[in-house]
Amino acid sequence: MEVLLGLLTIEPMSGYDLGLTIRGSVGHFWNESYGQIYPNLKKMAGDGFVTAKTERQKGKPDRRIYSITKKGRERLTEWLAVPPQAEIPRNELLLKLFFGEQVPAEILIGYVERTAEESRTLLELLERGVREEIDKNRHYPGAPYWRMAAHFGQMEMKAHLRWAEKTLAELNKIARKQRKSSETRQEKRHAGR
Amino acid sequence: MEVLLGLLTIEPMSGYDLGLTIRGSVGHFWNESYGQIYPNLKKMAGDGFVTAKTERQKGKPDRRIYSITKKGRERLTEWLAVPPQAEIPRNELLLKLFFGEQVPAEILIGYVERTAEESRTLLELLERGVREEIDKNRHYPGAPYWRMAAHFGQMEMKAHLRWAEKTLAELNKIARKQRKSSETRQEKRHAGR
DNA sequence: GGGTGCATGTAATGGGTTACATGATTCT
DNA sequence: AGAATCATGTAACCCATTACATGCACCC
Repeated sequence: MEVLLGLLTIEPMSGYDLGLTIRGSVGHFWNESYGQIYPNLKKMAGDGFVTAKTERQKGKPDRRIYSITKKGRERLTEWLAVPPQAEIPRNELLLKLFFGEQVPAEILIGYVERTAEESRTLLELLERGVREEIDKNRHYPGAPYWRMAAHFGQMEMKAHLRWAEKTLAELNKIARKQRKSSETRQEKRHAGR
Repeated sequence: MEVLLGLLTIEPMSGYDLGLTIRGSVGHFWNESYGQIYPNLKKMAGDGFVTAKTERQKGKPDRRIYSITKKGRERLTEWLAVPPQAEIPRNELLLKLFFGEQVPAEILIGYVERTAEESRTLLELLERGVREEIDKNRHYPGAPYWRMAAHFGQMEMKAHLRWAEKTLAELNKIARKQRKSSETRQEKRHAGR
């Protein structure tokens, strides 16, 4: 809803462009699907927060270009003045790790390694993004804020990586123990025959 | 859904207890409301994942105590074997910061300070929790995994705190600039009279 | 007397994703 | 020939929170 207004302050865009822009900018901490974008744009046009004009293209389908209105800007600043409420995040990795006792440690090791890799790629992407994307329009007054948001992601990813390292060490210790105890079980079975 | 199964492996509980236990353990990374818990328990009883027996109490309402079945345990380990998929988190603070240009920096400073405070209290809570709650049942085989999950939260909160410090410094710089430019605007207005 | 805790449950409501439909062009 | 990109939109569906209903007991 308000993401759309916010992005339209940068420049008028179509719903399709908004989807792409979201993925390429705020996508790391805020996502909207097209099933959300198009109906919301329509609704906001009805409320007078945005205006739309259709642009013909050859070969390609028509585009509906949306622009934010004065009323829309007011709506945006109103929303910005409301203190953000901390959302309850849902972390499936942590939940599965929490019940990890029920499952061989090797499985958990795979999970942690995978998320570490994801953190690493996202970290690189953010670092590159800050340099390229944001430095490109360094003149834009919003750039410092973009950097702050990106910086948040960088610090978080670094924390995840450090955690993953520590956790992998612990999990490997457990996995070694599990292998050993399964070996002795096998020996006992051998001896029992 | 599966949180309930997981917690029921520790001990049989009522829906009400499950709600309390969730808040006190996995609540930092996974929440379920009662509007979710009660219907799910009923559904899982129908699927044979749990069994229920009613316990009378004097003065207080009856309790329905749920126990996990063998089928339920199988279901849980199956679920644990499915790699967790990274969810798209929604961070309202970052979104508002991203569009921060539209609003005086003082407002953003308040937001960041508030979240820093929240991080600090959660960090303390986690550190205490690890010492007390988890050390209390140190004998329980799940304890190491609980510690890993809690550790994740600790490292993340520390990262948030470091980020908040840096960001507050930057925001204060911007706020000072804004105050200065509003002063000069006032002076000009004076001079113009 | 009124608030709080215990305890279970349902219904309304809202938010969001996924899937589908359409149709031309361009790339492989 | 078939897949992918551009572009908009709707409908079905799922999941989750909130609000409401009930009722006893205990504490201030």
